[in-house]
Amino acid sequence: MIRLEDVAKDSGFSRATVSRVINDESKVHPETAKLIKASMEKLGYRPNLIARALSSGRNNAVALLLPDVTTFYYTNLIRGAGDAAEDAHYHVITKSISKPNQAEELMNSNLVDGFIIRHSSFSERIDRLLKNCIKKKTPVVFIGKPFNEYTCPSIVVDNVGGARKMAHFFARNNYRRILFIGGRHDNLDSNDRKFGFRLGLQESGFPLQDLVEVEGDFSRERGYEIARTHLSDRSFDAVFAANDETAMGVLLYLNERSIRIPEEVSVAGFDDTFFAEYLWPPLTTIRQPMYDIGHIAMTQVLKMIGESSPNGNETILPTELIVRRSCKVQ
Amino acid sequence: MIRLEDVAKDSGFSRATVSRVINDESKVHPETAKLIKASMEKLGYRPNLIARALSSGRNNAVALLLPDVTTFYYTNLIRGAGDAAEDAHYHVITKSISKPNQAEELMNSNLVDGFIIRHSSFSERIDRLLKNCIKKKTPVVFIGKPFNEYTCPSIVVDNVGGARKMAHFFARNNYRRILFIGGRHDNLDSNDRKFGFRLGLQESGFPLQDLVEVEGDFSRERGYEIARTHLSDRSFDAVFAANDETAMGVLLYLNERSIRIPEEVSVAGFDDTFFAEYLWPPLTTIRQPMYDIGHIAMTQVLKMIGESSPNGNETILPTELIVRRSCKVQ
DNA sequence: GTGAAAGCGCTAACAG
DNA sequence: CTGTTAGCGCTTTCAC
Repeated sequence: MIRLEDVAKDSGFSRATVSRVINDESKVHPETAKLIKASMEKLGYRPNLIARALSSGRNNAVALLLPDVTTFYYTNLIRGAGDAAEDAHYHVITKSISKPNQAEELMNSNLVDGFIIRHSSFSERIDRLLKNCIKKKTPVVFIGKPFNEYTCPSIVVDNVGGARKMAHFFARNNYRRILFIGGRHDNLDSNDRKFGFRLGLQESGFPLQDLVEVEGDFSRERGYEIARTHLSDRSFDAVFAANDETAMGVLLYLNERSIRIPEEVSVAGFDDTFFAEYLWPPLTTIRQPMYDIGHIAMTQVLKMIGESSPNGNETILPTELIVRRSCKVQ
Repeated sequence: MIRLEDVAKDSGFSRATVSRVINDESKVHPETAKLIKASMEKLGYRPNLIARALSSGRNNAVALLLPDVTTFYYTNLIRGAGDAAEDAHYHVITKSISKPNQAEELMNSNLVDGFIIRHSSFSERIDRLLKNCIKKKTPVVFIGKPFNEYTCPSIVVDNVGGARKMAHFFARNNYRRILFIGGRHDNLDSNDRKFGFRLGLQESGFPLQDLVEVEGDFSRERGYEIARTHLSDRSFDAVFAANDETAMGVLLYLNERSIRIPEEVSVAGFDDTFFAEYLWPPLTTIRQPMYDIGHIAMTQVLKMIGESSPNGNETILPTELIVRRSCKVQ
């Protein structure tokens, strides 16, 4: 391993000067810098990031805490965050919050300069993590609806607006018997989507008492199950699932039973995940900008790390209605 | 921040002893350990992992380098690796190899103790990374077919065997006009699958000259495109796509054209990704144990990190035929 | 503009 | 079993 000291010896300058060349060239004579750079090049010097971190207190790493890393749902978010980090030469350590020790260990071990925390429902653990961050003045950005009590920047998508658009679309096409399949009752996204959907229906003059709402869990399996119990007798002519996965399960059931989509039942989802377009029939859904969410969140923490300013604002990202063949259009 | 030294002062023992309690309690008097632990608890001490890494030379982190982190294809692999790492209190830094600087920077900056590298085709960059690892004697495990020249442990799935099973299944059901859609010509997995498929057909007495093979790129879009150019005139009664995504595109095209699956065309894929079961019709495919791949690879590097033994063997994991309704069964 | 020297918080010989 | 003493490789005052 080539150390800073080796470069110093080789170039004839001190470690301090070499360090300066690496970190802030402006404070060093151009000629000196040139010589030192040549030396680094010659020896193939690479800074030891661990040593730098210990010495400087900056780790050039941020943690991205997700409910579950291992789901396709967050892939674009992760990509967005990664791209933003790369530009700043930061590393991203992605962890599932579901693994309790891991996330807290990370927080206590001085491995990262900041956190991005995604949550979809209130949880003690996340609450604790967050309090911890704030206590230590560690920069943290929320992805999702912020918990009331604290102030930290948050990035949210316009769930209400998206579902509202879907409601207007449903109403415009005269769907009469509508089934809404939500996520778990404590899922904040799902609840916002439900709220927006009801709002939109109401605005369109749809009699809300005719809307049937059931609780799901955002899974394909549950979507299938609910379709089985609610759609076999053709008592609905449209279903809005609060996420695409659930809709995927619904489509499977309907296809299995040869219930024609969208002639007999229109189906819509939320997310516009990568497979939505390739389902049969292609799924009408609400697109949310996952890549941007990740990118903006990362940009935000990096800014906070740089400036150490509190900056407690909320960024709301737009959603978009994507109409495909799973919905009957008049 | 509470440091080791604070615990030492508080408990009245030396830093060394406190360190021992943390790392290898066996060498310390039980009573002493108890006192020190109480002190740590009281002060809320958390080891600074950066300092530990610099001092010990071990980082308790391994890098997982994937062609593209941000695809659902690797989610289970990532999960498997993560679970294995967690048990050993290791962190995983997951990076896309496609980002050139990132991966090499990681390798040169002493941030990780070992590497897991997944590749699906030969590339200069991976070759360079690998040579680098070997030169530095950094533990590294391959996921995929090893490049000939080097020896490092590798984990591969039985692509040949899986595709062979599919061929037998095709032959058993008397498919006569078969289309094979591969990945890119240099994709090692795809080529093994093609090889196994041909092998299996041959074994079953299928006249290989009747097999039509086209090159795809593992994408849904390309699958759709190839279906459009090859399946519109019903000149095939079965297609085997070398991955599920391609099959997904094929299904979409056939459904759009109302070509009946499997009555007119049987379709099969490879991977058994999470959506395979939920496509229409549910997709016949070959399951590969992605979770296990990640878990075994991580276990393997951790072992190498512990023992610093070379250990140049190859692990081959089995694949399994999953028959679903996209294929006509006699 | 450059160098000397003091750490960052921890581990790891080496003594005792 | 426990303490002393050097560092790990880098950054960062503080002088010059």
